[in-house]
Amino acid sequence: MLVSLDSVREQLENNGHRYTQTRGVVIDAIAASSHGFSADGVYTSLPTVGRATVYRTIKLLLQLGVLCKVALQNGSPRYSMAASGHHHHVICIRCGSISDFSQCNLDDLAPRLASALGREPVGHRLEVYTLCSECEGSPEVTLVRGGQQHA
Amino acid sequence: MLVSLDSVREQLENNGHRYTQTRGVVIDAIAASSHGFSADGVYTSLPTVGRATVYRTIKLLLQLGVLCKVALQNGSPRYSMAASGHHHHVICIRCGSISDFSQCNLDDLAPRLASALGREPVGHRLEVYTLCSECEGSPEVTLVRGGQQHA
DNA sequence: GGCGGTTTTGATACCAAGTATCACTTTAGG
DNA sequence: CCTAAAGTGATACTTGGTATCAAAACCGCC
Repeated sequence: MLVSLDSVREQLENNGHRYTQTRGVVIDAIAASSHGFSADGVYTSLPTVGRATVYRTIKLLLQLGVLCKVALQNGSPRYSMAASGHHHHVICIRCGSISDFSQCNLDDLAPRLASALGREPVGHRLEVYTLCSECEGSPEVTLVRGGQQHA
Repeated sequence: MLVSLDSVREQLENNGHRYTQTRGVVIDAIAASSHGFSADGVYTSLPTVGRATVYRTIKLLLQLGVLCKVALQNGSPRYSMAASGHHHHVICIRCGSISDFSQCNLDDLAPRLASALGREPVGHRLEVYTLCSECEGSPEVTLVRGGQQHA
């Protein structure tokens, strides 16, 4: 687990939210599959937590910048724990696992966009699709709907 | 109107599809708002055409490469006529109008991604959000749900 | 530990975007 | 003009997510 649960708690509490038992359960589940999960996957994996609460918690964590929302190649939404700072996502087209990249030579993307457009971009979205190393060799089509990867 | 309707017809017929009366109606509507429209907007503007047909036609045109599907900043989907060749989209955060860019200095994006990732990307998605020149001065918030821009 | 105000929760209903089904209509071509 | 194939429309369904609202949990205070 790459993300400190305590820091998530701090994020919540520093912004006037409570770290409730229910949120703890949701956040644990999220942290356990931090490299790409679906809201519905979290919901179905947590029979004690209501659907609305799962979606509300995810929305809250998005607003706090704890999570990123990304799109698989087919457009279906996934979430992942956010790296700090500006970054983008590489998404496996087979298993949906998400990794970040930021320290690559795309650092000057934003200014180049600005000069290409003649106006300041207020935001952008860049997602790269590839086959992850684990999926590269495997012949099976294992794209999941639930949001878990690789068992 | 920037897109030849005849070429759309050719695209369809060269791929074993018919250019029916109904498709003609849908394609006319699309061509008339080619810089960003929603499926539902097309549907509600065409009382003679069924919902399923509108979505099916859009899907077909996507498959043929006649249309692109893009996401507004809030994630809601929009379509636009596709420029030929590899390109990306600039989307106004207020009115949702979509323009293309390709001949900018991002041409080397793909190879740079490849070397940054250590593996070949099989695709990517880049969308840039900005305020279009028409929206820049206007104080009104006019973000539409229907998909039309600027009257 | 109990009280009370605020926040959170869960059930439910709803919305948006899109797909599946299937009987019916168009269409192309002989 | 007839027929098979393609396309259409109504409807129901699915996925992803939000609104509502009463009930429950939470937190500070006494």
